[in-house]
Amino acid sequence: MESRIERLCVERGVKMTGQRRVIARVLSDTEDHPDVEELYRRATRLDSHISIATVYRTVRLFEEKGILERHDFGGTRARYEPSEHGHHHHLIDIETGKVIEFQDAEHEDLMRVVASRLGFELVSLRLELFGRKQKSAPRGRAAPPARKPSK
Amino acid sequence: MESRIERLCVERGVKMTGQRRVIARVLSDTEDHPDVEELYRRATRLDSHISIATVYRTVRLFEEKGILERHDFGGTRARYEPSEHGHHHHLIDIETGKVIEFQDAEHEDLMRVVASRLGFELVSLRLELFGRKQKSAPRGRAAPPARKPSK
DNA sequence: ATAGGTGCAAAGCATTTGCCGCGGT
DNA sequence: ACCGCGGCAAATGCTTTGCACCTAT
Repeated sequence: MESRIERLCVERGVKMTGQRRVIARVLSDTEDHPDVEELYRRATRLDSHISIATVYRTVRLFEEKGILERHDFGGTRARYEPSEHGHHHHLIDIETGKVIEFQDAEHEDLMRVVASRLGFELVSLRLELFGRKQKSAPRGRAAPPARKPSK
Repeated sequence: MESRIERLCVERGVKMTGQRRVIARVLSDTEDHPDVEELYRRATRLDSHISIATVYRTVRLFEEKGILERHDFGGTRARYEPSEHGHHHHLIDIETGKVIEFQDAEHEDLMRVVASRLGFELVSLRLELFGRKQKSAPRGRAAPPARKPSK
């Protein structure tokens, strides 16, 4: 069945192929912010005949078409999410690397004013918070996910 | 004479060498946000016996010591600035790559609240605006579009 | 004296690309 | 049929590192 992202691709005149369909499906099912490596892993799970070069090319194409957004959360590789999640910002858990999304309606307007005051027209902005979980209410400590220290 | 950054290094127990002194001086004179390549260029102008590997190592060391801040303004290489410029954010001119600094006092407090509401303790944040110069030039001398695509 | 810094070239990593056979429209 | 796509491996671009020498403390 045609995935959400695949529909978007067709609308925007992207030629669909087997590999792109698989990647589109993976992305449609995505709730997080995977990097290319992870997308590749998920894609090959559905169809093992996909090379990582294709994932790179596709992710790039989708980004140009405005279907995907690329982020750089301070780690070493770029991470992606479907654009259709609406405008929001990110809070990155510095211990686990997990990303939480949040919105702040007035923020953008405020920044538009700031930019304007400096003589600029605001085109886009990046707002990211880095924090760690509050230890205030220590409940059943679930095992903290191991995570390479970013380096 | 001992440069501002060199003094900082000594305070923080960084062993000073000829190369580090040169790099410290370059950084002390820095008003912009150069990348390693550019720092290397400036450093070798003062003393041609510095290798780019040393610049990379030094910049890394200084960052760990809190003397330098590393930024990634969307380009391909990391860019640096002395920490002692105080807290501020950046507006990047998407046509020229030039970076303008601005402050927004209440912003951080606001973000602390946002983080807290999500159950996180705010450690740091990144706020970057991307914009282009306003063309609505009031009268005569409208500055012609700059075309230098770098820093 | 000696722990640590430096230069050089090679290695590492994420990402891109050349070549060329193959597949979608 | 035709143009673009995908696989593979080689190339790239930034950054790190191994090794052998050198220097600040």
